[in-house]
Amino acid sequence: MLALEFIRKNPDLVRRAAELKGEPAPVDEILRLDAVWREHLHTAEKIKEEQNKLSKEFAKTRDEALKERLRQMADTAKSELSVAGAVKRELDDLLLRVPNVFHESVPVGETGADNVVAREWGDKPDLGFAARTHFDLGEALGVMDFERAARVSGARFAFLIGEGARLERALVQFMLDVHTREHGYTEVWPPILVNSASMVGTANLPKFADAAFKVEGSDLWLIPTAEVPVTNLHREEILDGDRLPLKYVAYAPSFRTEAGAAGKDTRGFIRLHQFSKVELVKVTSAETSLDEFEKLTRDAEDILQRLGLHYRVMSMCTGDMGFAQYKKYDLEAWAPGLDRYLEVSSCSVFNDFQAMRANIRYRPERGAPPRFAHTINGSGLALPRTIDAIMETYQRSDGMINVPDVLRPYLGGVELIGAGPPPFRAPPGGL
RNA sequence: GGGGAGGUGGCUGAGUGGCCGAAAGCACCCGCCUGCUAAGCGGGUAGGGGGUGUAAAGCUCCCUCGAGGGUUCGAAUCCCUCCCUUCCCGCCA
Repeated sequence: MLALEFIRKNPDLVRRAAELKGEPAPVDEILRLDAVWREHLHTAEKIKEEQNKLSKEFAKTRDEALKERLRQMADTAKSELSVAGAVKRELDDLLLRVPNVFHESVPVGETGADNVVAREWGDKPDLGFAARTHFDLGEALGVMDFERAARVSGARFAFLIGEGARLERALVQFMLDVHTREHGYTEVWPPILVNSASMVGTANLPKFADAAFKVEGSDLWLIPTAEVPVTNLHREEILDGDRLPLKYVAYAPSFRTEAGAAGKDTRGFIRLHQFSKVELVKVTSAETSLDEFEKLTRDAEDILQRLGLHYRVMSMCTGDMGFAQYKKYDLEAWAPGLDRYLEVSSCSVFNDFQAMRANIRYRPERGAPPRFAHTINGSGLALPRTIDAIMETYQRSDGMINVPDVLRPYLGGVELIGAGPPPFRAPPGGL
């Protein structure tokens, strides 16, 4: 969230940022409630001040007339405070609905078409034959199964089978190893269910409740990303400044309702209700956050480079970057079969927007007052689309798939997917 | 799920109605002392918010002892609800 004081002092800036992000921002209502809240609070505090003084006097004198007056003062103070509290709750709720401002380097624009290519790596591969899609290849090889997944769970679910499942596991191990051993991240295995306060902390609530799955009958949500539990790891804490930046990497499944995405990317292993992701999270200071953000993005890119996948880095425009982000890059890997780029990572810096919600602070030095931390996160990487890009990039004309060199040790030396016997036969007559 | 104990500052922990935003210890900071180090001596160190300052500082007030209510002139302390931790029993991968 933005600080109330910041909105008081920069209402026009906040309004303009929201407008460029295409988000509503109840700035006027906030300023109005702020004035009302402070008025009642001030009244209540003045009464309390007097009451506290007289109450001490009463302790000595035991004057019954004074007691009666104090009783009335307590009543008045309580009712004023209760009005102030109600207004403040309304105010706080509105504050949670004001979008973050953005960095000056963010391109101004409305849709994905206005995003800017920041850089590219590698080239589109020349396969020498007509590229097939990952779902075509995957089903033919028996390593992906969408029909059975639909029967077991529904649309937007998938089975990975045999070498497909093993490829996913290998990728997770590979990514975790690179990030922990070479990029200096600490591995975290987080809870997959989190409470509402945590969802508010990362700004998934209150605005985006319909994007996540809620557990019936309890205050728990299936995480839409490991960003939620890992960022909230330090909720309500004051960290030592000299411990920053904290760098975490977490593998976890992510769950999304994909509400509003009906009909989009319905085909293939692309937009699922459940998917795996290796997530990078940093908690750092204001001075270092933009630099750490760039480094985190490079850490995610490093995985794509080692896998030998052509990709580009998109600098997201104001209208496409999201409610909470201060700046955001998407990493898009090339998928030759689909003949388009797939978003395999989204890297964002939030400044203190999340930290204020989650109350994550740090002390710059001993004795100094605490300051809100800055949070950063990015996928490093999301599994399904990385698998898609690998399958489509490394496919052979016979429909089998070469395993990228760096993954071979993680697949027990397997160099070619599809060379062995298929995992199982389709039942007679199909499904 | 049932029963017991408990949640106090960066940490340990005392505090059962006003002298308590809080003893003591640890840690840390400043100063003194001191060949060096250690020890010793003195002082300091919670968070949030309002008002007043152009701002910083300062001054001042209010709130906060897990959270929310209640009793009371007055609550860390008494009562209720909830959350969490821990122990015993039950169940269980």
